[in-house]
Amino acid sequence: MAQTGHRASADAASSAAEVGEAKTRILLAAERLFAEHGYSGASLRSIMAAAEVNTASIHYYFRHKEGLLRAIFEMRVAPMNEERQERLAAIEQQSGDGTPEVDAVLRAFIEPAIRRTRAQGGQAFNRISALCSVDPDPAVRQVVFDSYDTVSRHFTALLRKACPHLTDEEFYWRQHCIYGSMMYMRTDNGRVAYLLGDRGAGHSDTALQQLLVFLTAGMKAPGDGAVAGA
Amino acid sequence: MAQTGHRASADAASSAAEVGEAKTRILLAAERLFAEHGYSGASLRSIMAAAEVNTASIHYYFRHKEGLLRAIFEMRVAPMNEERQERLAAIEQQSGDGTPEVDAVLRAFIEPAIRRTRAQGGQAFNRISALCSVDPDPAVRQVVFDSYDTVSRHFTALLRKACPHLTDEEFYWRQHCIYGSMMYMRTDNGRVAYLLGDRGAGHSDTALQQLLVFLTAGMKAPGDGAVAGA
DNA sequence: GACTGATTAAATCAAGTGATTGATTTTTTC
DNA sequence: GAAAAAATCAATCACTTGATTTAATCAGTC
Repeated sequence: MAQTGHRASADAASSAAEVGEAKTRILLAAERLFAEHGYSGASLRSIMAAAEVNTASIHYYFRHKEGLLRAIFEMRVAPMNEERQERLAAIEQQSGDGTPEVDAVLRAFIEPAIRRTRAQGGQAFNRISALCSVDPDPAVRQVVFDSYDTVSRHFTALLRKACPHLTDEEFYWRQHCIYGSMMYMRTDNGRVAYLLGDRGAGHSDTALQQLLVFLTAGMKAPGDGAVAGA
Repeated sequence: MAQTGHRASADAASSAAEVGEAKTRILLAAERLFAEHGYSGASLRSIMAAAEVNTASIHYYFRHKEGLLRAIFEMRVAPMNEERQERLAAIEQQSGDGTPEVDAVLRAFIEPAIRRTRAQGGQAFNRISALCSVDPDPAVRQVVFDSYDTVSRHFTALLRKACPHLTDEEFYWRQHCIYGSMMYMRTDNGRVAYLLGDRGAGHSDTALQQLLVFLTAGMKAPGDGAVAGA
């Protein structure tokens, strides 16, 4: 009776049903393992084992491995995109034809992402997102791309309007810094922590706060004014 | 006669000898393929094929795949570390007990890396370094770590001295931004370029320049002063 | 109580992985 | 020019990968 394992109808199924059906179990297990070992590093077999389902189930529900990844992204990104869009739209409306505030735009884009770190599975997905955004496999990056593209363009456009002091080229490179900073913070495998000793432990609001301060200052820094046409 | 291929003693060997011996050929081919497909994404077979050597050669010269990666890092990082150390030491000596300039410290650390993008194979290695620094496999990250650790600690210590206005926690998180920005810029798979259209084409000094401006402003931004003990 | 469509199970495929072997060739050294 | 060392070769090992196939099971409905 105390045995877990096959014939999962009474015991295992009940505790599993709390989490969800097989499909949900797969999604959650995959999310955890992708976060831990990366997309290519986590095999379907390991995922199936963790989800306690048969090897064929994944192809039944998601067709292929990439479909599984896509499903994870859709599950997590959709609500975040909604929040981002709302906040960006609010800023847009508020600023009208004027130049919006840099830090407001940044916060509208970043906060919804970092905040979700605390949600159930949020930390795992944050890491997946970060890892996949620099994955060497174009197909993987495409998944990230498809998920974020629309809102990212909105964000970029608004941020551009908030930075009239920069040329396009300057703006371009500084955006690298934004994405890089976000990406690195979401990845976090403890390298910086090591270099500094264990003084930087309190992952929480401070991370978001410092990220925003840093990026705002970086974007607000005056440009050469002599680089390109503007 | 015009055939390339096996029995590589006359033709192929001569043109290969210009590049170097088999060992060097392997290193260069591996560097290119690691940069393109990542460490785990590039198989030894594909590397061997590109280097036109036998499958066993790699184990003969480098023992295992990780040994090959290590060799690449040693080949590229050693001279860069030397330059970084010299420049950091120069700043240290110059500033004495006072607080060094933030942008000088940053430049001493970053310029030697970015500059090498233009050198032979530099672009490839830059990408390898960036990818491996966030690789999910701890063994891969360890290679990066071992290569950069000593100098990174030196850099961190000096930068810390240049930022007395920050608490440890603030400094910690802002360092994330530095590494992230560098990492993302060195990775570059064209995501930002797409979002902005093709206006940001001129990869060159502007990248370094904007990176430095951005990071300097970010580090110099005042801290709360109310976060931790300082 | 059989039928139907959805789900799960077990077994297996073809391809690719890093690594190793033992023999052979090439180069060096005396 | 023989002995020793360095380098190269073809063949293969044991294993993992994503994907597929075929058969069994289950619910719900008429």
